[in-house]
Amino acid sequence: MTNIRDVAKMAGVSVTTVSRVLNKHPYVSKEKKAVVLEAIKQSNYQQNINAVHLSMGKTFLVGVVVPFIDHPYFALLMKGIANEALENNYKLVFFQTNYEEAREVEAFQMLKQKQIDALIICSRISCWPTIEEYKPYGPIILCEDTRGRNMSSTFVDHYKSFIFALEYLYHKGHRKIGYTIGRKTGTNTRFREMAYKDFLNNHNLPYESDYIFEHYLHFEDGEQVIERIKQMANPPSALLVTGDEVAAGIVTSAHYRNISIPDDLAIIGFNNQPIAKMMNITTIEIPLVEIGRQLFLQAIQEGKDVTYQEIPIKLIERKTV
Amino acid sequence: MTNIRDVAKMAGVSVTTVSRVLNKHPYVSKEKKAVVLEAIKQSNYQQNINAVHLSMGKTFLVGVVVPFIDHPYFALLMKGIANEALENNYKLVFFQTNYEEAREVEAFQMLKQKQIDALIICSRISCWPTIEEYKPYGPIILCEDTRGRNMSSTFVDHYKSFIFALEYLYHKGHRKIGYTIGRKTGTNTRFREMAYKDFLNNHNLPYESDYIFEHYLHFEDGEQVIERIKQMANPPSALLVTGDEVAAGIVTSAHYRNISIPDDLAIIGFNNQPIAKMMNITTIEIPLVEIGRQLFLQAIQEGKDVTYQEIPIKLIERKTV
DNA sequence: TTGTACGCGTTATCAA
DNA sequence: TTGATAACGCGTACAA
Repeated sequence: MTNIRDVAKMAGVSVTTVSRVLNKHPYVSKEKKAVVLEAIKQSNYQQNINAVHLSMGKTFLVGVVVPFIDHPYFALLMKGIANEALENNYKLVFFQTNYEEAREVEAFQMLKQKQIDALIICSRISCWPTIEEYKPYGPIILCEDTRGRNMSSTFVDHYKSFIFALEYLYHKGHRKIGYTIGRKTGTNTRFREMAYKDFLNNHNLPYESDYIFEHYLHFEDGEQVIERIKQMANPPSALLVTGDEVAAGIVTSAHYRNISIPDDLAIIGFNNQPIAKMMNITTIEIPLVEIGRQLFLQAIQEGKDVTYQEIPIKLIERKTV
Repeated sequence: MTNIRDVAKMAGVSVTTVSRVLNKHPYVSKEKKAVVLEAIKQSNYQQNINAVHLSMGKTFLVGVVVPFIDHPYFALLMKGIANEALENNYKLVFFQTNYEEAREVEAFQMLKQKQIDALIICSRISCWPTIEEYKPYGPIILCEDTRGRNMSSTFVDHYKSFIFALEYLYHKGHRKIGYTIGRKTGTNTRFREMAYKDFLNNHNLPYESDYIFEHYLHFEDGEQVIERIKQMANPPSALLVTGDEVAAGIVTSAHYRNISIPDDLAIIGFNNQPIAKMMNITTIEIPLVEIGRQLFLQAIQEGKDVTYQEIPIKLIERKTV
């Protein structure tokens, strides 16, 4: 492998001059530049980027943590992050954690070791003390409401959105409202849970634990939701479904099981994915690709100031309410 | 940032000894080891991994090229790759190319610059000369049939699978068979096209260009397939659908448009994703996660020998044929 | 406008 | 069993 010194020798100049040409610095004469360029071509020279990184203390690599990638929610976030990374000449290191803390810690370690310049966490399992421990080593950006904490984020106010959707159903006459959710824990889940309870309290509605459907993530999970509802003596009349895939699965299954939507069961999905449009599902639009973009921009933002970016949501009215 | 020299000074030993402790080399006395470990703890020392990379000429980073990630096919491959990377203490650099050649070249460049040890290409746009140009710089693994070429791969024999599925439909009495496909070009597409034409020839069946549906990738695309079929004077009686998502979309749309499946239209999906199970779709199982695993293993395989790994497929009979 | 010399943090070699 | 020192390849003060 030919290195910068070889090129310098070939061109009859110093390594500095070669480096300047490489990095497009000013103050290098046309003639020398030409010789250097020629030498580079002749030798098929290629910078060893690791040496650059060592020298600069920067890698132009940003880590992205997701629990799993085979779900539209994370795939869309990832897409947005990747698009913006490309624009800014950064590359991404992909961490699939499956919500195992040890895997998340590996990402933190890479930040500490300076192999990545920043870390974006799309969904986490680690607790705050852990995250704060690694904060000094580089920007850590979260995709959840971190207001009040010393940590940057791009997020949707899930409390507000949930209240909004619930009130919408209430005004449509629904009094027996439930919701489905992907995981039991997590900040977003907690905010939604709070919103749900506050909503019930405000309207003097009873809390039915049966109306909360946990661990539903994919299209095919919709079937089980319908199964459970079929067996209930006093089923909900409306469901907030946190994810259009699941909503689509519910609509499909309901159809086969002769549950009429929206008459027997009203559905509001989340995200406004293409599948929601095709199946005419009323949904709360969450611009995941755009959120991904913002997350990335925060990750490479200069300066140490913490920023919170709330992304507004929008109700898309279609045929399932 | 404290470095290895600081630690050495603190422990009263040489950097060599510290390095030995760090890398668990033999020939270091218990006492010195203890002192070093203590100094490491005291100083909160952390290796600078870039220096390690420079010194070793290796990064334990593998690149993964996908056109986009928001599709189950690539998400599942990625999942398998990521799982295996974790097992082997490698990290992944994620390249989303959107089938733009310039983006693919960036991945090749990183290989050349030694920022990644190997490159896995799940689907490509670049042509063979380009790939071969970068071959000397590190392992490049493809997810397509590369037999006859000097390039390693894990792949499904799509020619064979297509013939198999077509014959299956033929024996069920179908004579008007079409297929849907995600993209117009690409090795896998070409093999399928060849299989389709050979099948028609072998059975003296006419070639209807209408029966080939290009650019259908997602659930919501199923609607358009059904629309087109509705408008055909002489519609196909069976469809090979390269992707269960699209198959599910077709089944759903057909239901709403009063096309009976399998009576009016038989469907064979591909991949055997969970959605196919839920919707009772007959499908060709392709173990994408397992393919991902194998791709990764080939990427880090020692030695320069080229290997071809064919992954067998299996028909899962359900209710859409 | 150009070049020398040093620093980045680690591993590997070889002598002790 | 230990340590001094030479790579690794590049960027950049600083001097000229």
